[in-house]
Amino acid sequence: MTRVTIADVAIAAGVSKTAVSFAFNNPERLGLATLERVLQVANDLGYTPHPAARALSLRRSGTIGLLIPQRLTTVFANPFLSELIQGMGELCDENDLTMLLVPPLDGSLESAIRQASVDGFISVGLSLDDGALETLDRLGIPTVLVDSDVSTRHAAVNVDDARGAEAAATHLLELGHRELAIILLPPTRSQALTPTAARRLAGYRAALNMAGVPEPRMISAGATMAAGALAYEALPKGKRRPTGVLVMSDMAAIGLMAAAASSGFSVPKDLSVVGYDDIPMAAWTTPPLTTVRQPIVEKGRLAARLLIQQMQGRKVDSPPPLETSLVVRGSTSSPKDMGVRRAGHTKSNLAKSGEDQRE
Amino acid sequence: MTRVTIADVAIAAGVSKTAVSFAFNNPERLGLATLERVLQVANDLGYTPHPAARALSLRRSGTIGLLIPQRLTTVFANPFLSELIQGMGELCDENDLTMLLVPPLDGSLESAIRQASVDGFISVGLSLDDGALETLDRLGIPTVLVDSDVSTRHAAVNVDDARGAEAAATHLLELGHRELAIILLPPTRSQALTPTAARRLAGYRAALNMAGVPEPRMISAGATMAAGALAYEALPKGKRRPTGVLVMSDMAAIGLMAAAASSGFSVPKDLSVVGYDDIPMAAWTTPPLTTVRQPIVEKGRLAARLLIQQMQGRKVDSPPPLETSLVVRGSTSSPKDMGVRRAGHTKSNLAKSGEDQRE
DNA sequence: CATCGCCGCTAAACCGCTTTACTAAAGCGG
DNA sequence: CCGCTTTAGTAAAGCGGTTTAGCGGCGATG
Repeated sequence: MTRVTIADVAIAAGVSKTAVSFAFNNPERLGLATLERVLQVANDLGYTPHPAARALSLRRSGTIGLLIPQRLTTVFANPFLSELIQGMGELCDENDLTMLLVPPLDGSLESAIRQASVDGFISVGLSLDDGALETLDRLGIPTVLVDSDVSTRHAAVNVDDARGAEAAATHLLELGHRELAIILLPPTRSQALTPTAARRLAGYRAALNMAGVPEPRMISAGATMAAGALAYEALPKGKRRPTGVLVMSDMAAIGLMAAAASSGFSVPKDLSVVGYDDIPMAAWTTPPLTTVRQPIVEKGRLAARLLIQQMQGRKVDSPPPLETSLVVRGSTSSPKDMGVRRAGHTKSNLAKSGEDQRE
Repeated sequence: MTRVTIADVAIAAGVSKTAVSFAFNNPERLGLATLERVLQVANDLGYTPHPAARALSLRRSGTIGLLIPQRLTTVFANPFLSELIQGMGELCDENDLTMLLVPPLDGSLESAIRQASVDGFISVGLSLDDGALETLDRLGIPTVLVDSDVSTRHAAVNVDDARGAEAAATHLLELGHRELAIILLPPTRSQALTPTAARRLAGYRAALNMAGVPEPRMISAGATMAAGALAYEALPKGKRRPTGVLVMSDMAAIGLMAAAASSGFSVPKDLSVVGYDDIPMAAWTTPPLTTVRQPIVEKGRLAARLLIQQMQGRKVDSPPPLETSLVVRGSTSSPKDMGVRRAGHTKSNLAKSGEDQRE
């Protein structure tokens, strides 16, 4: 049993291949009688054009690729990607595009890129000096960068990571915390600090420097609850125990809270925790997680919109970074040996909190 | 600027197209000197084979399709799909496959199927009389069904939905609840009750019939927190207010709990809630959600494994359904006007609780 | 009545790669 | 030096569509 091709239909209907092709793509070029006969025959035979053949001939595949820096198993443990896909999905639905997930092919993103039959790529978390980016250029394939650094060569969608991080750190400082720790996003094969992580770190540091607080302890943790729990174990104990932790992902923050709780420490009484992302789950933990909100769905939507414009030949440039905002919930309070002390500089980024709550 | 093709490389290296092709796919058929020269030239030119052309010629694309019954926006709001993809991802990683998300193309799954250049499909939640299934057959493309009914024509991966549901209902009954409500999974365009929903409902009913409890009120709700909150509003108030709710998805259950809480009702004191799926978030709500666990990641893994075997030409048949188990957490207790009354039939499905905790 | 334009359809080229013959040259034993 | 097997490489035929250029016939036009 072999696939029904356009030639089969042509023979069965007593016309040329061209006529069959026209029947589907250019019906007005055929007489009514022929048109109907061809469609009828095609349907009877169960003909369906071969997608690869079509893509080859048309030089477009109707698919956009989502370039993922890690393995599927890892990356889907974090709701971040789900939300991004939701945003992209709106545009895909509207434009009849499907979406190809492109994780590294045995370790190499570049070889994965080559395999992928897509009309454009949205890459997440790629650093600008990554070889994959050069490969993309060389192929001349439209590309939009999400969570990279700004680039002159490509449209890039970003949020204001640094301001968000600064707001988070300022929040802890205003509550009176001085003994802090930072949980970093994990390094990748090619980079110790992803672009996003670097910007967030810069934001934390800006606030800490301003307050004259020394560089805190830093620990890397993947964006999973398990990794967060592990990070908790790695925190200094005893005298230099931090009273507040700045975590670069909600998932790790939640795992860290869990580990703290099961060690008998209470959040926020013994330990304040601030996350990053504001994934849906963050509002539902005990206590609810104070975190920096970034509009992930909007990010996906915007990236897809830009990519589609680019695929249509329009030249687009990077939009300004989307806003982030601190969402204060229950996982932060003043350190217990300190009383309330909600001091000084009231007019801070804190004011932005809760502004960006649409979505 | 046009794409570099195999012919360009051939000319530049002073050899035939065949030689270039051999250099990549059949290096041992070339002399060492030629081989090296060709590869060098190819690399200099930035040559990369055109994926569609390759797929056409090879009759395989290195991609498997995930057939999704709803729009991307909707379906990724539920962590279910993320977990399924995690499982599938393991196998994709091992076998160098990428994954294409195939949602309905302006409403029609069938036309989406035709567009998709894939070597096989994993479909989720398709009912056996769906036209899409016939399309798949006709194309003769390997297919594995997830969350459908059992079929003789296709391999199908399922969990024991009914037993899980029965355990959930039995749990509420044993706690003393008699006034119940059921929150159904939402209908799709083509079916009022998805196969999964039908099996779960059968499970609930089995338990209720056994206990002689009359058919409870039923309400449909999508697998989102918003839909769950809406469902709460639709519950009967006053005298016939249910004391326990059986919800077919965790997301809806969580939304329902939230709505109850903000109406001033306390879970589980005023209302017991049992979910379904045991998504990661379920353990972290307040109170933690009692729910039926199904091994979603394992489901994805198994489906992908079967599909890959099928793509390799092996004939496979459906494995037995995977086990479900009740996970009792904090969202269920005896109805308050009733005392403890943990009555009668102790030896129930309840015993299975917590058994399937790997993953 | 010759001409023009249009309608309806087809032949053939093309998209870019793989693979099956097939050939020319080289190696080799006798 | 001859016939035979290897070796190294090539020409051409697919894979299954789309599309350009063109062709015969026919009604309208001048």
